[in-house]
Amino acid sequence: MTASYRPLSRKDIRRENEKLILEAAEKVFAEAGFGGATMQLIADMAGLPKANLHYYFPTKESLYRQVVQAIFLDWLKAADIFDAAPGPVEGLGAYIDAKMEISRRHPAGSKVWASEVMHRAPVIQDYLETTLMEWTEGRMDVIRRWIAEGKMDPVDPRHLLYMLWATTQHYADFGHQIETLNGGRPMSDAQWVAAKESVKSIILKGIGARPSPDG
Amino acid sequence: MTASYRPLSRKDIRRENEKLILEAAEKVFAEAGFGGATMQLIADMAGLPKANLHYYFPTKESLYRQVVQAIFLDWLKAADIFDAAPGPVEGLGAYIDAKMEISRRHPAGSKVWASEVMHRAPVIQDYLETTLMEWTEGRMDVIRRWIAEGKMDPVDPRHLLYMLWATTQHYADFGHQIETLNGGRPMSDAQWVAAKESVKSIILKGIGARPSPDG
DNA sequence: GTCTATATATCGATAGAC
DNA sequence: GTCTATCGATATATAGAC
Repeated sequence: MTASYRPLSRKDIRRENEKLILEAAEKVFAEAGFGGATMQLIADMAGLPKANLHYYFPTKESLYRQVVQAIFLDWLKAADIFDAAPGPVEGLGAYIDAKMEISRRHPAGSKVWASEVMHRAPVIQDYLETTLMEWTEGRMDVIRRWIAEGKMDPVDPRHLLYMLWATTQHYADFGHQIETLNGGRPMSDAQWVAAKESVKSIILKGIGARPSPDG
Repeated sequence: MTASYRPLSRKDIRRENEKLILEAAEKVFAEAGFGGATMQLIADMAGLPKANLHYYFPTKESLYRQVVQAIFLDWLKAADIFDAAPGPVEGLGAYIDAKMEISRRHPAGSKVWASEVMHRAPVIQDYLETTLMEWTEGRMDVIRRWIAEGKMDPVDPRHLLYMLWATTQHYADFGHQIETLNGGRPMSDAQWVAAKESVKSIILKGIGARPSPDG
């Protein structure tokens, strides 16, 4: 493999350092909360002097805001699968799988979001009122359509969505409790498979989801 | 009504002030997290000078620990209903009702617990490893017995418990998000009834719970 | 048991040399 | 773009008069 040794441009340096800082910040904010996190700890974890953080992100809050925004966008993307599906078995099943996988691979992000919402969303309230509201209304329409088409029981679509969010995110947000109850060991691959199957099985049966005719 | 005007003893004063402080602390810790909470804010909310907090609770952490302990004991008590029930319809139904009612009446406590667990339980890890572990094992045994008796499908009892916790506590921990998606209005009485019914209906049907013969 | 004043530590943020 | 030194604000915690 031949690599080009073009020196890093200012833009490259900026992008790389911002990435380092954002990754470290997500972990620290998840572990300690906004108030408990310190710029010093984030700097240490990113391997940079504290002053450099303020060079790239003017304030602690602006850094935090970018962390939360990134998480929110990831979640919205993971839900595209919802609309294209022919029915609840495929749509909700794939959505549960996708959200469980985020909880497994990206637990810190889920925790930062949970903490932000628990504290009454001081930084991203505007996202709740606009993007999340519109997304939720759209997905409730999809569920209502499935109900009208006889593909599932007439459940309240709002509380079904809450149950999906709660159940899948629980494996990230309460991962430490789950690990403790698992004898102090992280969930194994097989246990994650069992968790996904349990969640999908109970919820899909609970809403009377019927497989699509051409499934 | 005749009241006895015995002057308050030192013990009475202590009990009353500790109660004032603990109630204020629970709210402040829930709203701001441990790191974001300040002794000054707790003192203001309790109507006492800040120095008095340190008279009753030597450190911020000792005050926080008592808040978390109180919540944990409340939750354990709310689950007594589990064992006496003849089957999952009565037992899990009543447990869901009880936990939803706690989420409604006592949301701050649920948030403090969630925050503590999300931050890897720095203060109450011993409770997770002893009391919660034993409680969980006992309740899984109950569920296994119901399965053996043919009263419900052979679901994984551990993931069923996680689903119960996640779904019910979501209405407290993410109450702000739910309120925002409800047009900025808190859930009405009727909406709480609908939420409880949705959760019970989906989960009980999802695990194939069959009513007891003499129910 | 109460309260004002203050000690001590630490945080976010910045100045300024390199 | 980097880094040391430091400012100013604010936090926990305590001392000591009442």
